[in-house]
Amino acid sequence: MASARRNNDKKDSSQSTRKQQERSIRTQEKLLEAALQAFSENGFKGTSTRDIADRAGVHHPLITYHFKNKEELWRAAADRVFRRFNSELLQTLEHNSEKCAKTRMAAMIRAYVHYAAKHPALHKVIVQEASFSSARLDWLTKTHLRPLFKEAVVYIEQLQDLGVAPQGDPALLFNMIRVSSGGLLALAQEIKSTTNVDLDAPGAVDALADMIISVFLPGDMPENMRFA
Amino acid sequence: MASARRNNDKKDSSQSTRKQQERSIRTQEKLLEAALQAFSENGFKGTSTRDIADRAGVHHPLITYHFKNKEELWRAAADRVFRRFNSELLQTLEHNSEKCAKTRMAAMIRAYVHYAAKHPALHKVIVQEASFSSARLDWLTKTHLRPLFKEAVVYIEQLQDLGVAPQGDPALLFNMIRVSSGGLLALAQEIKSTTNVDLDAPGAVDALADMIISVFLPGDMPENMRFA
DNA sequence: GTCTATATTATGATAGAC
DNA sequence: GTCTATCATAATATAGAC
Repeated sequence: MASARRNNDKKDSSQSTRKQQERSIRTQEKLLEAALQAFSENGFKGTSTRDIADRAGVHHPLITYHFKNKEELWRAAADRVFRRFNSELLQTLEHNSEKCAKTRMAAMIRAYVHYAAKHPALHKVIVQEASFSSARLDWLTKTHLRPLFKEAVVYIEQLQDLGVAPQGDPALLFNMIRVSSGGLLALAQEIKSTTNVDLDAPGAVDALADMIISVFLPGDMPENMRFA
Repeated sequence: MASARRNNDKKDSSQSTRKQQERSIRTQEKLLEAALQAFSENGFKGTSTRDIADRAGVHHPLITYHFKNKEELWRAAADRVFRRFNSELLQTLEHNSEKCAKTRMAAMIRAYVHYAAKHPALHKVIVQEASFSSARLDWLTKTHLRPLFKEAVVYIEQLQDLGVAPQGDPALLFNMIRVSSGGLLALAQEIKSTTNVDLDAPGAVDALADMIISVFLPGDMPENMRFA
């Protein structure tokens, strides 16, 4: 019986190899998903690798096998969300390349709010790491945050020049928009029980996006530039 | 020599008792301060009682002695900041009772921003607990957050009726103001390294307060109500 | 009121069987 | 690629000396 598998060695081994690779990838996916969730809830120190393994439904030594250690797992999990978030934003930018500056920024805010609603961990992992200097925060800042924010601030500046966004330090304004989106959605559960605002309700996320847009982009575009 | 202290038993014992009480209180203060700091940085699970004791410069069994356990220490530490914050807000409210609604709200925002700048833990402990339901979050919500927020939303609503604040769900608007203040200041370190906004610089906190006021309270009070 | 010593459990990481 | 067993360390909490 065992020899039956041995007989067709080559074919069988390549098949089982592929199956193993598929399983390996799925295990990694499950671990990354569970890790992001756990780290966002309890921070790096507060999260045990056993907890992550339990959430993923795998045995904890597999973390060492697939990711070497806790630190590398954190990095891989963070990298994954921020990459996906980035490509989502880029897509939105491309889809709105023909639109006017205000419409384009409004679309970006909408995309951000929707992503943050679906993945509150995006903001939470930052908060978890932002209280003290660490190699993790440095990496996150350099790899994902700074490039993204730098670009965003340029857009804000343009909108201020056009009279669409309120005056003042554009970087400060950007951060206000950012925390009003991601920071607020990270508190969804608390907000529901303190102020009865249910951000899980249908349309609630859009209402938040509308509000952010009306507050932070109150002005109209100059007439000659309303080309969309 | 030892008998010299014994001779004046009553007086000596009452003196040393008071001294001991004073020391006890100072120990508790140090522990509460250290606990708030540690919990805000690493969350409840991520904080060890040894870490707290080390920060406070006391031996860790003293936590059990003074606060029974980690959970009670958390509660005492959280209760302390939120009580102080509350009385600070009440004071601001009293000092501005004669002013018009917009001026009063502006003063409240300024007070909040300054408090959050000095005590970023105020917002951080909420974020740390808000990701999952816990007895701690329930207690925090019921004891401090809900009463405070409920009152705040009423003020916002009035300002919306007066045309000073933007339209939309007042509770949502309140939460936007809240995260733009406390949530943004909790990220001060990250913001400094991502967007070069140094909120520790002199005047920076006032600039933030001004910006929040101009964005969230853009309208003027009706002429007949500008009594201040 | 404070300290040392310790019981008990949880954690990160690894070794080695399968 | 996965599992069990295990080691060293660190955690919460307590007991008992001072």
